[in-house]
Amino acid sequence: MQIPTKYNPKETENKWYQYWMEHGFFKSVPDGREPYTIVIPPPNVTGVLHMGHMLNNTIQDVLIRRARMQGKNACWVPGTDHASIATEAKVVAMLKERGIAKKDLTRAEFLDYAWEWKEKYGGIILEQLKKLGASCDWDRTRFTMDPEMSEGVIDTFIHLYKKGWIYRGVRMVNWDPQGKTAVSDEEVIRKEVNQKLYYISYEVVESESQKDGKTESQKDAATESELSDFRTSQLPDFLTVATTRPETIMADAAICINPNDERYASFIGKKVVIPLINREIPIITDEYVEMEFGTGCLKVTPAHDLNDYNLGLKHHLPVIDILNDDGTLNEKAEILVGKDRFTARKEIAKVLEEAGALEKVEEYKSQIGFSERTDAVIEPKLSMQWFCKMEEMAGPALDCVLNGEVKLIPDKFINTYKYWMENVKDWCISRQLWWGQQIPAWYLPNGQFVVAKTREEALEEVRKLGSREDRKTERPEGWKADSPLSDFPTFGLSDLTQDEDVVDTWFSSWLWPISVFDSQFFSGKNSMGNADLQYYYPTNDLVTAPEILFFWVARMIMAGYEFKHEAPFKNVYLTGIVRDKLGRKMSKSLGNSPDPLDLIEKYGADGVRVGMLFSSPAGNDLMFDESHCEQGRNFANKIWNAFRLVKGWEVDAQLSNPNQTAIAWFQSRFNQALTEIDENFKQYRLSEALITTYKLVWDDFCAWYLEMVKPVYQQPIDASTYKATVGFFENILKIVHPFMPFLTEELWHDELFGERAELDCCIVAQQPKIGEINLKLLNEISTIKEVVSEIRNTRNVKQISPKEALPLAIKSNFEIYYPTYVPILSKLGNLSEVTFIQDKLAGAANFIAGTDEFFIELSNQIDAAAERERIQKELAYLQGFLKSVTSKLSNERFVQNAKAEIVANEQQKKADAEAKIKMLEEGLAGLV
RNA sequence: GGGAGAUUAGCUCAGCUGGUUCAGAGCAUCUGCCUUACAAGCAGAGGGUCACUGGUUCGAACCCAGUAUCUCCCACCA
Repeated sequence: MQIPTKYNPKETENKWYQYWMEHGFFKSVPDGREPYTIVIPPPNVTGVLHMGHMLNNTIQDVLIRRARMQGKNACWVPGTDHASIATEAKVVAMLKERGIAKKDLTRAEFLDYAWEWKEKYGGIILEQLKKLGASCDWDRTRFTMDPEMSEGVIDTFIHLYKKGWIYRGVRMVNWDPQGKTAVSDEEVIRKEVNQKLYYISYEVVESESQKDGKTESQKDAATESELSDFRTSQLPDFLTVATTRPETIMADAAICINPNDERYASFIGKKVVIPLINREIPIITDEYVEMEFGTGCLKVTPAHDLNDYNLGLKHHLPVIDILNDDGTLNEKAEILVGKDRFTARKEIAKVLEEAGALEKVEEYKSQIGFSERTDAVIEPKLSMQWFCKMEEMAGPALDCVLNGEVKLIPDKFINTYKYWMENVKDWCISRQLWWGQQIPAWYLPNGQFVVAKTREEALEEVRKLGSREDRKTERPEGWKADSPLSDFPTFGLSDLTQDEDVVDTWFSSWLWPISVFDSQFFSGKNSMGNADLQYYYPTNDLVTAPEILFFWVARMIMAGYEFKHEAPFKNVYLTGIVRDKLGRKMSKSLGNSPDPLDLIEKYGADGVRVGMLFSSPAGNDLMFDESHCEQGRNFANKIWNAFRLVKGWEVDAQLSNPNQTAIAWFQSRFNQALTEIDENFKQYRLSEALITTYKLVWDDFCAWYLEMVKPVYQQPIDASTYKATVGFFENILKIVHPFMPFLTEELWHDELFGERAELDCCIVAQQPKIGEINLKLLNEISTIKEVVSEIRNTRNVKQISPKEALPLAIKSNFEIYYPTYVPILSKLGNLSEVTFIQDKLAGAANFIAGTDEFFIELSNQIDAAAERERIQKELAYLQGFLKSVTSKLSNERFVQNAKAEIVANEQQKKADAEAKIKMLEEGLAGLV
C-alpha cells in the first residue's frame, strides 16, 4: 500500500489553507442567510502568539466552522490592537538600541518610527493564526489605528464630550513611571510582595501657638542656642511611624493619629520635625487611622498616596510632590535629588539610621500595584487627566447581563460583573503617549480649550465660544465681550494647540464590534449604519479571557448600547487561563510557555487544536499538558488509518451484505452521538462535544464498527456495506471538521468519496441531520460487546492466542435473539462455532453476560480451584448487591416515595441478581 | 477585609434533574500481543472512604450547614 501509515500534517496544512483562501471560503458578504458573526479579540499588533491565543482562537474557529457547516453565513473578523503603552514601550526600546532617545524626536518623527515598526512586526500574529487554521475573513482585517477606525474614536470622544460625559480634571491617578503615563484602575495589577516596614521617629516640638507666648517674629529672632535650650529643657518626645515608603518623608504634610488613641492624646496640636530635612509638620487626628496598625501613627503624604491625598483634602494639607515623571526624586525632596525612588528608599534608610531616626525595620508583606503593560510599580500621582463618566453607561450594560440578553458563559461571572458595574468609577482615558489617537482638544493661548475633530472645526468652536451669550467659561485673553473672532485678525489656526495626550487603547477597542463593520458610523451621519453593520450586528459569540471582562467586554457592551442601542453580542464565552503543570500562568517572563508554532510543528495544527480543547471547559483554567496534543495527534492518525483501511477495500458487486445489523447499529449510534454533540454545543461544552466525537470515532467506528464489517484480509467487500461505510466516514469527517479542519479536508477530497463537484469542500459541507435511534438495537449490541469482551478476557486469562478460534455455547433465555448476532460474535471473538444449549457445559470456561450464560470449551483443562475462587468472589459481590437491593425494596417508604420506574428498576435488578446467583451456584456445584 | 469557584484514580479532568448509562475518560502503570488500517496501535488488568464533619432524604459525589486546603476577582490598612 502506498499510503503511509502515519498522517503527515505538513503535507496538507499549507495546501488546504491556501486552497480555502484562494477560493474565498472564509469570505463573508451579507446575503439572505442567517449571519453568524464573531469579532476576534484583537491581539497586540506587535505581539506573538501565545498559548492563551491558541486556546481562544481554536474555540472561535471551532464555533465559526461549525456555524458555516450549519448553513449560516459565518463571518469571523480578524484584526489587531495598537496597544499604545506596550507598543510605544517597544518602539522606545528599539530606538534606544539604535541610539535614539524619544525626547530628541518630534511627535511626527516618533510616529514615523512607530508605524515603520508596526509595518514590520504588525500582523506576525495574524500569520501565526493562519497556521492554526483560523478561518477568518482576512479581507476584513482591521487595525484599531487604521485612519478610519481612529476617526471613529475621535467621533465618539466628541460625542461623549458634548454629552458632558467626558471631562478634564486634576485627580489622583495611577502613574506608570516607566511608560511615563497615567493608566486606568483596571490596568493596575496588584501583587503581594515582600517589603520592609520602616519605623521612623519624628521629634515632637511645640507648635508656635503653644510656645510660651512667643510670636512668630520672636521665634525668628530667637537664637539657635535659645531654641536648643528650649528643646532640651522639654525633654524631647518622639513619634514613631511605620511606613513602607521612607523615601517619601520629605513629602510629608502631617502626622495623623486616631483621636481616640490615648497613647498620643498629649501630642495633639503639637508638631513634629521631619528627620533629615527638619521641616515642621502638624500632628492631626482622624479616625481613619487604625490604632492597631504599626505604631498607630500615620505619616500623611498627600502627593504620593491616594488615602493621604483624601486625608490632605479633608485637613487642608499642602501637596508636596517630590517625584519626577520617571520616578526619580526632584528638588522638592531637598535630599537624594535625582535618585530613583527605590534607590532613594535604600539610601534613606541608611541615612536615617545614621541620624538615629530609624527605630527598627520589619519584614512586611503587602499588596502593591504594578502596571499591567510595563510591570512597573505604580506611583499614585496627582495630575490633570481626561475622564469618562461611566455611571450612565453602566446601567443598560448591567441590565442586559442580568436579564440574560447577553449571556456570560459560565454564568458564575455574572456576580463579579454586577459588582463591578454597580461600583464603576470614572475612567481615566488620557495617556501621556504618542502612539494612539490624539485627544481632539484644542487649547487657546490662555489655557481654555475646545473639543473638535479638526483644527479648522476647533477654530469654529472657538468662534462660537467667543460669540456665545450663555458661556460659562472665560474667553480667550484679549477677547472683548460679545465680539466675533473676526475682530481678532491675529488669532488663527496656529494659535490653537492640540492636547498632547492620546486616549487609552481600550477607548478604541470598546468600539470594535461596531467599528470593524462601519467605522463611519460614529460620525452620526447614518444612524442605521452601513449594510454590513445592519447585517452582522449584533454579533453572536465573543470568546475572550475573563481577565479582560471589565477592561473590554463590559465597555463594549456600554458602547454597544450608547452608540448602537443594542448589545454587541449575545454570548460571551470566557475561556480559562492557560497554566503550566505547576499551575503557574504561562508567560513569556517565566519562560514556561511552549512556543505554539513549535507545537504545531510537532503535533500538527489539528493535534494542537484537539489538545487545547481536550480539557478546557469554559471559565476553568487549563493546566496545559503537551500529552494532550499528543493525544490529538494520535487521534488524527487514527482517523487516517481508518481511512487507509476503507481505502484498501475492493468491492465485489456479487456479494450480498452480511453486515446489516452492524450498519443499522452504527447508524443509531451515530445519531445518538450527534444528539449529544448538538446538546454540548448548545451549552458551549466544547470539550464535551470533542470527547463525544472522539469516542464515537475511536471506539464506536474504529474499534467496533470497522472490526464488525471489515472483510478477511484480501477478501473483497460487498457493495452495500462499502457504500454505507463510506457514507459513515463522510459524516464523521463532517463532525470532526470543526475540530480538525486540515485532516478532514484532506480526506474529503479522496476519490474514496467519489467525484467531488468543484468547490465541494468539507469546510462548507453541511452537518449531518439527526436520524432515528434504535434503542433496542443499541442495548443489545452493548450486551454483545460485553460478550465479546468476556471472550477476549477469557483468552487473556487462559493465555490463549487470539488466533486460535474457540467454540462458544450459549445458554440463553432468548430475551436477546442471539442468532442475529452470531456473525458479529464469531468475527470479533474469533469463534470456530456457536451453539445453543439447554444445560450447562461442565468443565468449560464460562461467564455471564446480560441474563445469559456462555461456555467456552477449552482444549486444556481448566483450573478448578482458580475457577471456584473466581466464582465465589463474584458470588460474594452479587449477594451483597442483592442484599442492598432487597433491603431497599423492603423499605416501605422507598416503595411509596420513589418514582414507579425507579422501583421497577430495582425489582429488575433484584431479579437479575437472583438469576445470576443461581447460575453461579449451579456452576460452583458443577465443579468437581 | 468582601465575594466567587474548586477539592473525584498517580496526573489532567468529566460526572448536566438526587435513584440503571454512577463512581467515569484520557494520560501514566501492569500483563499479553509487531493479529495485514493504525506500536502515534490492539486486547485486557489494577487503581477511588468522591477533602473532612454533620444535616436533609426512603436514597447523597450531587442538596444544606460548618471545617480545612487551594485558586481567582474585588478592596486605600500605612
